[in-house]
Amino acid sequence: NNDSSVFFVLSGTVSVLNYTTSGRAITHATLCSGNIFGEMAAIDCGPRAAWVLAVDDCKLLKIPGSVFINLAERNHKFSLELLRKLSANLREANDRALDFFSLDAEQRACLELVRMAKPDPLRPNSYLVNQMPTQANFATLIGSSRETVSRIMSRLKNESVINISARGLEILDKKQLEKRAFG
Amino acid sequence: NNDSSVFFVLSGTVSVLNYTTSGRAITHATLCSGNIFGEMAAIDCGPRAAWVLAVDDCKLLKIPGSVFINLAERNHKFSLELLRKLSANLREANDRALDFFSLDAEQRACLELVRMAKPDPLRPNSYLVNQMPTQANFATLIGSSRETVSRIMSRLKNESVINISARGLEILDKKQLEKRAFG
DNA sequence: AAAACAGTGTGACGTAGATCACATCAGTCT
DNA sequence: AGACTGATGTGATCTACGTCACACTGTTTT
Repeated sequence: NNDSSVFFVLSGTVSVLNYTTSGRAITHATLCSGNIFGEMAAIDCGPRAAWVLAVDDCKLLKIPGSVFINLAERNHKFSLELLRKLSANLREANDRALDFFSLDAEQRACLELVRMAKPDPLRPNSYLVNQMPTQANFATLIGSSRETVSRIMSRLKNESVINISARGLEILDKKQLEKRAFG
Repeated sequence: NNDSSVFFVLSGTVSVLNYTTSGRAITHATLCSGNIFGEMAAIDCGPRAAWVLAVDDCKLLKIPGSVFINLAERNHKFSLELLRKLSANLREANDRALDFFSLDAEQRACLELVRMAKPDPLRPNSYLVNQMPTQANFATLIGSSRETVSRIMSRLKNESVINISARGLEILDKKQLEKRAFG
């Protein structure tokens, strides 16, 4: 744990999360291939502040912290890129913190769905979440409980905002979803 | 607002905060002299994500974003220092997010008090918060309401954990305060 | 096919804490 | 002194949501 390696996700997906004292999980980020994690510990030599779980089969590249820092010191482009990345992460973290205060569970759920939505390759003007996590995992994304997520999804289904099919979660009414996410 | 200047706090103190749609404020950070803000927008050219309020009389140095970025590109030490700062901010933001989930209002209040506490220059082994904000402002720090803060403070006073005097907020029993902040 | 298990739906219940609505105090302005 | 303002203390309500409990489904294991 005194190791300050940085990891590069070559393939697969990992989740960065924490556990509360009562055992509930809070997911900070989900990283797919091309992203890195562990850079904070390398930069400030601080302790590891989160857990990282492999969501599926992953290939990771482990880079010693010192090598990483050297790279940042030598290479302007690299360090600037790194700054941009950290900056983006920080922005996101602050946004999330704000969301937790201003929005209720349904609003956060709708917001998260909107974020996860990708245009449907088959049907134009339609969106879907092809890799919808389980409700329990979704709950950790929005800081809620499995049961609450279940109730919200039921409601959204009843009111024809979303639909669950073999293809994943289809978003029938994106406008409505966005409307529910905010005031 | 399309201006990407970075500001350096020369003297005084500013608060970085956001408002929820319902009008409540959430304070992200309190910056005293020596700190900077606005660097995120300069780095990623993104929009300003927070408001900054002067807590008291301040002197600020305004640095054009381009100058700031140039400095980061040229100067290794500077960019590394910047990385460290962003990294620390990110760490803090994540910690805060986690606190909001795992801890209740009293725990967050106690934690915040412990963070604000400084050793009492007069009495050894004693701590105090010499510039205690109003309860309303304190509430925005811990993401709670003024009334709840009032009730918590009353309780802490009754149970001789803290004491309010002309010198500020005295922490009578730091151990107890820390104990209340966690499990 | 039985059993075991993971994911989900839904009722019942308890509670932290936001909100509303006052009362009580300093200060300070005229 | 009276009036006004800003900071507090404290009761009474109301509600979102976490938790417990259990039923139901589909899938994998033996």
